[in-house]
Amino acid sequence: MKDSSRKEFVMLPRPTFERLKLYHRLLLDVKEEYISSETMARMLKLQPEQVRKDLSYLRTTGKPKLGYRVEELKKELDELFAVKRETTVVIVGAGRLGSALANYRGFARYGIEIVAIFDNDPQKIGQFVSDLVVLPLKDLKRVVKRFNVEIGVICVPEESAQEVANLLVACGIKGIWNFAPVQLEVPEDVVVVNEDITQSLLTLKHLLNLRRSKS
Amino acid sequence: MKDSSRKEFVMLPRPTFERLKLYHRLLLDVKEEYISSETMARMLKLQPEQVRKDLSYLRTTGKPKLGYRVEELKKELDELFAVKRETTVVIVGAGRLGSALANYRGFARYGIEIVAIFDNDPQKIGQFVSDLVVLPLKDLKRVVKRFNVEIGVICVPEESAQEVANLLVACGIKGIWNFAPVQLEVPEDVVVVNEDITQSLLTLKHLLNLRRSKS
DNA sequence: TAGATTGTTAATCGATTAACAATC
DNA sequence: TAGATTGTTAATCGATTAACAATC
Repeated sequence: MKDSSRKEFVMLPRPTFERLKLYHRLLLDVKEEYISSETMARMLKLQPEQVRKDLSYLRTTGKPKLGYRVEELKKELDELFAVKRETTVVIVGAGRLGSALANYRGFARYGIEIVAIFDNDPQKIGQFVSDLVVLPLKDLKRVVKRFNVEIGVICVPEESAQEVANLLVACGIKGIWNFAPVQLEVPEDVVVVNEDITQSLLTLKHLLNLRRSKS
Repeated sequence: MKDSSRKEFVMLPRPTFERLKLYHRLLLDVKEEYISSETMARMLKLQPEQVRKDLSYLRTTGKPKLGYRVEELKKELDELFAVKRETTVVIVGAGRLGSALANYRGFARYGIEIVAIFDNDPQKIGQFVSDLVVLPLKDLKRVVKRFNVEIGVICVPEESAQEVANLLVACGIKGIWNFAPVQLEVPEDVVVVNEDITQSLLTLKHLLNLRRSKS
């Protein structure tokens, strides 16, 4: 007997996972009731077979002649990415990047609530960033416990990033979103996702360079 | 006869290219004269064989017992990513993100010079952001021609991103760095690199979710 | 019904890993 | 020299693509 709930335990191939994120974003803007693999493929410059294969890892199935039900697909992807699950985060570093993130309205849509922002510059402590007061790092532990914080966002300069990571780990945080261009060392039960814009700069410069040498 | 300069024309596998960016960043902090594949692998959680295979696509070779000459490797990677080649860019969107980028000091190291920042909010036009005056979008074409701008950075809300992309393309820009969470439609000779933080947010939430259900 | 589109199996392609000779 | 480490070939593994039957 096939048990479709089993699918939740099937390991997703990494490339498939990456594309599921793209489908998730794409569907946000889709107004139709159904969407075909063909259409999705065209929008993302993929092969329709690829799209169908990827979606076959999910419980949602398509209807011949119609495609996939957009709402159903959205819902399952929201679940996969735990979008509806409220997660509290703190930002460390109240510089321009930290402030930009604290002000970013798009997080709410992903079930992210920013509960505090920290810095250790006395000039910044006490200042308002969005509707949060900048707190000194010594308050970190207390805030993490109090609000059950799961994610720490590192927005400090390269040099202090590892130190901040250690602090976050010591407070019991299990997820780190790292905006500093360094490879952090953390215990293996801590999840780190790097957001390093210098990396995509390298891609951009390389691609432009290729393009130039072709013409 | 083997001609090592041929290597420049060997197509790099995509995964290799991605890792070369990681090696590039890692080497910035290395003080030693030589580094072994073993060491690099440990720092990036890869296999040493993988590192050697990747580096075998480059002209730089290692020395048995010593490893790879750090300076030589750095230099070749700098070339690959065109780091030393000065590239002028404009930022479109003088909101928090655009301002944060305009103020970011790290770009200089990658041969990036920001020459102007644009917005069409009359409130913002004329204001200073870093050492740049915010200009109206109607000046875009003139500035692009005048400074030979190669890259446009899109820091506007989702709704206007495509419109701005069209404008940039119309001005003759060939590289777009897109911070808006949308898939842009551009002619195929234009290079787009997406920097979509909502995508890594999905990864982070998914990984935390997995971690939770395991325990 | 005919035609469009899904979903799966098999074939192909490409990347990683293992093994090991070369070499400093 | 002995030992460490590279660099390459071959074996394995995994992902993509092709083909096509199933089905609405």
